[in-house]
Amino acid sequence: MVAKFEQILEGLTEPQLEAVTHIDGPLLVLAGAGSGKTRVITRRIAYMVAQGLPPWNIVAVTFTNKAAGEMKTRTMALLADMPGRPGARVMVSTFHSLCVRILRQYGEAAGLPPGFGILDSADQTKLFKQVLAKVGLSVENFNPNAVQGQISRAKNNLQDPAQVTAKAVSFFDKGIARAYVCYEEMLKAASMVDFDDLLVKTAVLLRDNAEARGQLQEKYGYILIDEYQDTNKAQFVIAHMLAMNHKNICATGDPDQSIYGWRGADIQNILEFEEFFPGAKVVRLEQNYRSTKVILKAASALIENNRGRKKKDLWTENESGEKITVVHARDQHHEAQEVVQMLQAAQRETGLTWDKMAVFYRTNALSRVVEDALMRAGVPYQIVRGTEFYGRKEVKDVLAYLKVIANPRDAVSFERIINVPPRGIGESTITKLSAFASDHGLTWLEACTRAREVPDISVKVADTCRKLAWLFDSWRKDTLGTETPGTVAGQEFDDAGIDSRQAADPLFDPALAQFAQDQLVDDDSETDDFKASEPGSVRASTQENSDDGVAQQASAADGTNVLVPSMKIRDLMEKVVNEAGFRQKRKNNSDDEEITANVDELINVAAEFDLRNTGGSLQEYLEQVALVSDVDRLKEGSGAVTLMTLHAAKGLEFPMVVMVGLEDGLLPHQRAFSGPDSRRDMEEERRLAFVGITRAMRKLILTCVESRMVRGQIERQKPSLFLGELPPECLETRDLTFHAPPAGSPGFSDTAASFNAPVSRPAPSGNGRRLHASGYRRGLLVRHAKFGLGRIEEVMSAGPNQRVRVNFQSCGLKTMVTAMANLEPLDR
DNA sequence: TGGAATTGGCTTTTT
DNA sequence: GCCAATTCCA
Repeated sequence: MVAKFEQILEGLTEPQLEAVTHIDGPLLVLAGAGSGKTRVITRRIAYMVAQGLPPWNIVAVTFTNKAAGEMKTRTMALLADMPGRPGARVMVSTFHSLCVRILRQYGEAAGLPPGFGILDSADQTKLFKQVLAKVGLSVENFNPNAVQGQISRAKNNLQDPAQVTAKAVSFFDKGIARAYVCYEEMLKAASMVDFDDLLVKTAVLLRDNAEARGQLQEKYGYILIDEYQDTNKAQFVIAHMLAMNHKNICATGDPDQSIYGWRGADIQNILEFEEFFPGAKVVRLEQNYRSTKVILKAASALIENNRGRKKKDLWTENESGEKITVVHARDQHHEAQEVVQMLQAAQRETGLTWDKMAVFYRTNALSRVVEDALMRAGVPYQIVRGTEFYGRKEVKDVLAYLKVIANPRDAVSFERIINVPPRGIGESTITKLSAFASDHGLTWLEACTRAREVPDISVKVADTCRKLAWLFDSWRKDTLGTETPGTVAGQEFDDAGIDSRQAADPLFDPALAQFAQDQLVDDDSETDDFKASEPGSVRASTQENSDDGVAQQASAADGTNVLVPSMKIRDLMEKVVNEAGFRQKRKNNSDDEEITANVDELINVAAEFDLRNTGGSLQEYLEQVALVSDVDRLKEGSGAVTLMTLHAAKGLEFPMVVMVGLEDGLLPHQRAFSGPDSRRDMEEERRLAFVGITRAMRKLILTCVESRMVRGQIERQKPSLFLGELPPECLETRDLTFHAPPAGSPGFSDTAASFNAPVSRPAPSGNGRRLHASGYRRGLLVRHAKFGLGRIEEVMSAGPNQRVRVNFQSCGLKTMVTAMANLEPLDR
């Protein structure tokens, strides 16, 4: 065991050692950029376990799944020699997944329905539109984004609708308050929570429920929170409630890297840690192991312009290194071309591989031009962006089916797919069904089942609705693990189908259903704890009673809390895709192939989930999908240049970094000049630039342009004021603007760029097709985690959505999206 | 009812 | 300039 300690503590510097060995009582690690923070965290956890602390009492919280995964792997590696591999029992998760875990366990105490779903941001936007319409706020006066932001801020500050309503004075605030009330009602009716709720409901639970708090304090006896500078009020409350008794809390972070203030993160949480936890030990890690002296000097000089910051002296023993290159280009095309050439030069001359290089930008919109240039030059790249795969329409559609299966109240998802693929349920039908459903207090599915009772719906359309509802019922049975004797899924629909289904359903009371159908009596609300809380409901007063017995009945009838899968997610998905009609050929078959490929890939990813997660429930699958972030999908050693926003870059490092668009209005962003709190915003922009610069290990390139196309308009740009804050002796400037013709004249940018470009476009290869930038090519032998060995038959497209057709030994031809499939090339 | 064509809004950043 | 949503047309 002594040897174990030595190994864990080996090679640590004095301050690192202090942090690692401080176990009991509050600890704040102020870790400068590149100071070995992850190293400290993983060693500290390993040290705690090696000392004999029960690993299941230790929880480490990070912001992304990727960081969590990395931390877990590294911790486990450190504890690999210990018997029983205790590292596997340490909980390392994101704030959001930790909260989901707590809320699933304490759902009832937190006032959540069993089997609640998680609303993603696209669905949230959709719901907000409905809210504004319902509450009667005109989009002219109330910008949906602004309203959404206000409500999110209120939530994260733990203010409920009643508090916001009470405080609202102005017309605008009152509107917001009404929207908040309505939004919460709609969420509740749909059994959904949004991202904010995950944190907020957990915070409130811990604050108000002594029993739950006590149990959780005991369970999470040692907590560690990374990136503490980016925590908001709700996260702060969670941390404090968990730690208030045992005080075994370790917070790590760097105030200079706080970049989420706009999202409610409060930098005071880390700045005032010592006041909240008197006697806290504070360790400062100031030696940088990542960057050259030049890069570090520039970063420090920049950040010193921020007032109201704790002074910190970053230093390094690394070499001085090359100067930072600042490139002035004419326009965005020129800029992109120069970037590509510099990347190519680095690859050629210093042998740096593509995956050691990254391009950062302030807004996603800036990526396109760079992407284009890389693709034309045949340089492989991977782009970190959200709407890439899970944002695709067909992917969202299939997932919406699964969401309704898991949670039949999910109106947002159901409305999304009621006529997808097209089945002849038009807008008028939807309106009628919706009215019928709300009149009778039914879910969409129930309304569909009873579509024949809805006035003015033809028998034909009604039966289409009933068929859809029947399909869902059959899928839900698959999910629940109950067999449906006498009916085969997918068979021709008829009345007998519904009857036998109902008869076979052990949770279904035929007598009650018959009664309901005959009398059109609103019986369902009695078994429905949610409807009971609707305003104006006479049952509101009985809600307390319904919380235990009746509510459980209702949820059991829903099936929402008993999602024990009898079927693998992959198989369920396949079934849904087939039976819902996703496989049917559409008319314009140009998109058809792509859509099919995406659906196939979604199924592949589900198969991987099944593999990793044997017996994983549908709910768990949907949770995991809801909580993946962009960075999580980033791969190292992919052999590709990485493109991402500055925000996404936090926590990463690359030997060579290019930051594009260093212009006033972009970085710092326009908002920092014109917003209501511009000084605060400007400092956050500066921290963002600081984060970008400190990602670079050896070579940093900053670019700006003279004129740039912004929203279709050519704008004249000024170099970022941040450039002026960097020490001139660290910089080497390349001005490539020459005597450009006056900017602003129409057509200038395109012609100039293509005319002046030192032409590095590669000659089209052989058959005149583009090069396949990713390195995947026909005939390449690859390995897939699930399907094993295969050979690429065809490369179908290039770019981030690239698809390849692979012939696998195990199962034949499959089409997959390379960005998702994680194929391992086996040839050189 | 469904597909094509036109309009309009948009741009920070994201778990 | 791009994308989504709305409107228009068959």
